Amino acid sequence: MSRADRNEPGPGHTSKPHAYDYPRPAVTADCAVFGLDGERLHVLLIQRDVNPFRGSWALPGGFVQEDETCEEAARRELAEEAGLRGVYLEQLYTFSDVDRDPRHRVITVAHVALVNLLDYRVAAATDARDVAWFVHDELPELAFDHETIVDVARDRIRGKVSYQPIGFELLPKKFTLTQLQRVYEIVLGRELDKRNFRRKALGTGLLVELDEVERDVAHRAARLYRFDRREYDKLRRRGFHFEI
Amino acid sequence: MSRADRNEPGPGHTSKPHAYDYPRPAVTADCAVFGLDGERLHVLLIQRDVNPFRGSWALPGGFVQEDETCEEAARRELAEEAGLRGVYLEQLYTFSDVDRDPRHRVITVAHVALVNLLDYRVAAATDARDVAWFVHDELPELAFDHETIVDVARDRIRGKVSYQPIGFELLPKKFTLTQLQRVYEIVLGRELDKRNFRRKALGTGLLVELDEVERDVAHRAARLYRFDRREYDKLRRRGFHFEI
DNA sequence: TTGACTTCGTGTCGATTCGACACTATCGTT
DNA sequence: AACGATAGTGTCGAATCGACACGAAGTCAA
Repeated sequence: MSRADRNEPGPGHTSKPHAYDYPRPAVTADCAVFGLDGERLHVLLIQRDVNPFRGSWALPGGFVQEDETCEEAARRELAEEAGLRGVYLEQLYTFSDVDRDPRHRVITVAHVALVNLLDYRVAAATDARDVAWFVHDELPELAFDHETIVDVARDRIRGKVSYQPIGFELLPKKFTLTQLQRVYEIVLGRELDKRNFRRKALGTGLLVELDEVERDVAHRAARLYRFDRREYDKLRRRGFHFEI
Repeated sequence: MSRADRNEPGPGHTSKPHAYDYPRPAVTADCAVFGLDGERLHVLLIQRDVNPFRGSWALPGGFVQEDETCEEAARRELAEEAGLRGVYLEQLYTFSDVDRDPRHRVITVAHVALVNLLDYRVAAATDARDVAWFVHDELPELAFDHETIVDVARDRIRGKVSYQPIGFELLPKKFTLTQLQRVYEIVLGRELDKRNFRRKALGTGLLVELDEVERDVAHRAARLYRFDRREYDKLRRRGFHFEI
């Protein structure tokens, strides 16, 4: 099959009567949103109220409109469906198996988002009753190929957390070193040594020690820190290699 | 603006009266193909023979058909347009800026491919006269946002080469350690120490020493090695961390 | 055949980073 | 005042790191 057979609108593509000689699949933007409550990773799911897979749980997402990029679509859907705004979000992978939607061709540009559940649990729950956080390793059956998407997203986060400071996205702005260590332990799936972790974390120079300690704990209160995003951006521009 | 207000494929789409309530953009699969001739990184470009950007150089690629995934489309286009088959190829990123195509909405799923130029230089040159390898840092003006795609692809390769064995894809099956070192130097953009590099490369256990030396060189011939893909796959499944 | 030329192939050492490991300090509670 | 819980802190041996130079092997030309 030659190029001319299947491609290109061609030079004659001028007048209104549109003779599309190329396929135009539907394109959606889906989000695997991970949230941490301090102990377990959760995934945000939405119960579908339309076919196909009506009643099934699925990742939030929807069609990419003509006037928005895929990322904008992903953010819009997160806001509309779950009330999430301003979260960390990156493109993950584009899934295009021919039969991933049983009815017609739908290509999805999947994204990963990270939020700290303590901030967002309420907002998401009140916005719509068919939205819920599920513990990451106890998900129900998901619509479409969304289980695959969650798996790929989980792998991405796990692989990235050690060399890019995305762990902070799962925490409140102010956090203790122990909380930060828990994030790494949960994402990496193994325990870390407390002293070694602190040595490395503080060694990055990206943590700002605050004049503040945690409140309302029934034991010695831990010092609070924040992530120095400005410093990180500066270092990154100079080809800096983050590592925990 | 509600979702229903913003949809519709556009005017005049008459055949098969379908009431699409979502946009259907065109989706293409493009490839940034990097080739190494032993000294410099090259990028495969194709001169466009249709509008828009007729006459400009662009990345090989084309529309994703109804019966193929994006990766299949990318491989098909590489075969059709450049005669490249069986190369290393991975999905890179999906570019969806609203105006990236001046005429209508086109979303492209960009891929990166790696080949060894000594094998492929001839095939690509004979297949079509509007195909050419350009030295990576001396590219002409490119159509669409393809310059951005090349930049992102280059960053991906550079970031990935140190912790995944993709450098081998730029070499012939049998190669010398000096050739391998050159690959890393070229991709990373800095010189490496010969003895340290050999220590690390052999230390991975992924290089098989062959009973063979290079031919037709005007000096002492170097030993040939091959990459042990089987061993790598085995180790990777056990959560192995490659590093050079 | 000899000498010049080019690239191959090899080891050490000091500095740094690594993981493993345990106890005292602090604060709230009862 | 005693208890319970977590915070916070340093060392040491092992492994890994980067820096560094020269004899061996082979080709080529005179």
